[in-house]
Amino acid sequence: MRSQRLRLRQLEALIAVADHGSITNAAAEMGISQPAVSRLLSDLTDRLGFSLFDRRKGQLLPSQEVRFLQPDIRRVLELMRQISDVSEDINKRRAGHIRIACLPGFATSHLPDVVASFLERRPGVSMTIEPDRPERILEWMIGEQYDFGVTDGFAGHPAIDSSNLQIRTVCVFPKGHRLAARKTITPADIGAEEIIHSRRDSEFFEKLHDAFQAANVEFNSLVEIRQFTAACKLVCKGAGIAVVSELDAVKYVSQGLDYRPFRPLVPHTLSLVRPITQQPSMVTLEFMEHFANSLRPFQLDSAMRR
Amino acid sequence: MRSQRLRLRQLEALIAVADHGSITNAAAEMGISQPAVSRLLSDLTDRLGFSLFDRRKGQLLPSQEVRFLQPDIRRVLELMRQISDVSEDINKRRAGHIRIACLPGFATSHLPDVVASFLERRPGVSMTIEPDRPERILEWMIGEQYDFGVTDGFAGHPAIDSSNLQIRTVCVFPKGHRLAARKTITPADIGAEEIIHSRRDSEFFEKLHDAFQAANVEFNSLVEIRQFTAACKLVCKGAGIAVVSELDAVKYVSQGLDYRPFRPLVPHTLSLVRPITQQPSMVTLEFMEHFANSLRPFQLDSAMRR
DNA sequence: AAAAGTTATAACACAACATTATATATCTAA
DNA sequence: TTAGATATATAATGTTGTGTTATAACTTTT
Repeated sequence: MRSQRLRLRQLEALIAVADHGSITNAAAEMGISQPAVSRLLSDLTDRLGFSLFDRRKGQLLPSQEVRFLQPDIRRVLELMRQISDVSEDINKRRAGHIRIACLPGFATSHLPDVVASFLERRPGVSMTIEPDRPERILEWMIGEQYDFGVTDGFAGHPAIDSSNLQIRTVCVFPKGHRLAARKTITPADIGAEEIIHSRRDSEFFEKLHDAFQAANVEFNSLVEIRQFTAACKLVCKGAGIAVVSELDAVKYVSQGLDYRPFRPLVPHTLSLVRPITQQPSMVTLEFMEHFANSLRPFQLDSAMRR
Repeated sequence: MRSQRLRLRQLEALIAVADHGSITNAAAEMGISQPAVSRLLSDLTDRLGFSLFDRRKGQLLPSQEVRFLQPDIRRVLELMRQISDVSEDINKRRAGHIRIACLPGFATSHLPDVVASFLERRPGVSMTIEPDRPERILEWMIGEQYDFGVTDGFAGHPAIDSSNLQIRTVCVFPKGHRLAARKTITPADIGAEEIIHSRRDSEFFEKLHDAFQAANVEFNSLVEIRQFTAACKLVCKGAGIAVVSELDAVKYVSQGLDYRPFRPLVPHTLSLVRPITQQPSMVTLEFMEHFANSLRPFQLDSAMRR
């Protein structure tokens, strides 16, 4: 006559009675009728095969056997509640995990601000941030090791969904430099300067170099370096000048950097990428939007709108 | 339209599908029909509010949200199984906890053997053994801090259920002692010896002393000590002789002790006690029986039967 | 012994969970 | 692309779990 499966409701009733000393109180606590609890307990007794409570002066005290099982039972009920709560948080986009791959420059400059403001209102959300070279970022997207990536000059790949953003670029120089007198800066203005620039095989360098050629100005290379942030640091120290994304430039104003728009327009192309096959979690989608918004003030087309 | 409570069956279905890649396989694994699983999942989706699986080339892969919840869900299912298993063990008297209070002498001599043989076939059973003075043992029984106690000369108490056992006593002496020549030993035989004995205020000492007086033999006291085991140790070293329970005497035969029955019969009264109000667990009852059986060969009346 | 309170049982309603039968969607391969 | 195979969803229906109210039986208190 023993019921087949151990049921959660039975365990809930058991704990309620153990905690409140009588079936009547437990029923009130659970918000159901007394006979309902009575039956749950008698079913559970049949199922477990030993008596659950000893009656002593009108109080129901858990038997030794129940006391032995109680910790595990409470853990189950607690976990069920937790699963329920967390799924609620997931719906409110307040819980989840996001795995982000990005260029090293981003990991130290723009991303931390965006991540911090995102996490601030989402206590249950955690992240993995992995900075690495662009080729590796693409591998990770293809392998679905990460949910979201930030890279530059992305050429396209069948397994990767991407959106490209054109970021405004500026010419950066130390504060008080003679270039500060100009409103915009052209190749002709900096022909005399020594330039810190990105890798020669990069898309951005090529476009920049073309602009100099078109203006018939010699490109005076001083340092070739991968990251815009590192270039800014060097410029701060007075090593030379550079043309970098405004995104990076603004972070160094407080460290003695100044900048002016560069003409002609030579935008820096940022690519937001994600695995195309995998459905992103809702919180990831929300983060991607949050991130894209954070870049909007620095986008080329936004300057035209405003 | 969302169902009220998070159901265990829904979580089982979720994990089964996650583990087997399709609803059909999961249903086979769970031993139910495919539409049943299909419905469990659609109910769960309504309940949780986010999609559970992404379909990719015919495989159902858990969504990011589900992956995030999976560890907790698995823990719940595992715990439920464990509760079921443990309750099964409890029924077979293979799981539980027994709290035992006993005299210090017992904790080091007889009890370990009994406990070891009891636990050997009951892998899930654990014990607490607390050796202390008789008065403290009684306090613990009254306060229901312990399930079972072994003491001596217990006078009775309304909150304590007890059974008294008469244990045979023997006269112990070092191997090769002149007393070894006798078949039984009387007060007259040991009037010349120095005696190691239990406390003067103990019931046993009183009975022993009476026997000497009745035989008109002087009681030649050397050492007064609480425990029979300690007395045996001293006798081994040749310090003197003693009259102790046969239970303790047998443990020291391998350490150079020899013994003969003592006449007149002066049994040592052992009391097995337990809290009267509290229903003992089934495994405790079984242990109490096991323990009582272990004493039977040393009981006075058993000698008469055989 | 009566009163008050607690628990068990009975009869019944509804939701959860299972079934089978069948329609629809998806994948694989010609 | 279609055809066939496979997987999933939906519908109709039965069984079991979970709740109800009414009431009997039992405990504890007075």
